[in-house]
Amino acid sequence: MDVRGHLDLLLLAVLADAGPVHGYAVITALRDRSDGAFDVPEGTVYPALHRLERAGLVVSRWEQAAPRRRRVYELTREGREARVAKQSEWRRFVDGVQAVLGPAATQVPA
Amino acid sequence: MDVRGHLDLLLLAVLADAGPVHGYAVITALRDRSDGAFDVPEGTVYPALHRLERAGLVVSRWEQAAPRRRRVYELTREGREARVAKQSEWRRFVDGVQAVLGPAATQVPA
DNA sequence: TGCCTATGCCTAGGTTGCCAAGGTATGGAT
DNA sequence: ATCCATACCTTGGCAACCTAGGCATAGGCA
Repeated sequence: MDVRGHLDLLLLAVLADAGPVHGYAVITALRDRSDGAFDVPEGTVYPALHRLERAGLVVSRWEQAAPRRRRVYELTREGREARVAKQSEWRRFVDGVQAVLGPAATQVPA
Repeated sequence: MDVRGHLDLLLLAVLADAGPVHGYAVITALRDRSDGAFDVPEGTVYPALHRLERAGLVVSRWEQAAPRRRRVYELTREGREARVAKQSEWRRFVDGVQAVLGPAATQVPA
């Protein structure tokens, strides 16, 4: 499934919960946490992380000690704030769609 | 708020509930039903309706009797099926995002 | 030893969806 | 007479995303 304009929120959420994480681990985390629903290709995630860094929402550093060279990303303060903001926006978005779909489409989360 | 790749579902849902409807009324219905959240511009909706018609999900006819000339849209059988399918997809999408965001982000609909 | 897979990073290019910005025309209210 | 709401439409562009590649190392296996 594609991420439909909500990729930034997903990335920020993973980075917020998992702490400093490298790109490849973000991909596997998204796949695992979503039970396979979000199998986001590398060509989507890496440019997105670069975008977030240019926007000042994350910072990255190279980790040399690891078994392999890795670029590790971490949220900035702005990134944490953006995460909160985007999550509110997500909530409003879902509410809006639910409202259009009608009460019959409402779900109760498990 | 923009519709983030779920415009077709929203249009199909409005057409399914409201019966034969013209484009401008679709726009006002989306705005009203979503309590103002989805104020979708005409330049988005009209091409989208044409797309749905080319895809065979809706049919249109001109209504001459109305106070003004209007093109009225209606779902086809394929359109109704697509609505059901896209609604399931929407549900899976929401579940996926909620799973990534974590249990703390879960909401109970009103 | 050689090979294959998983890990881990990256970019170029094309497609698509959506929106901004414009245009046209009529009906009703002031 | 003028303005706003209604009602339709298209062109052009941007941003996001994916496809399709390329590069490199580590570890398992034959």
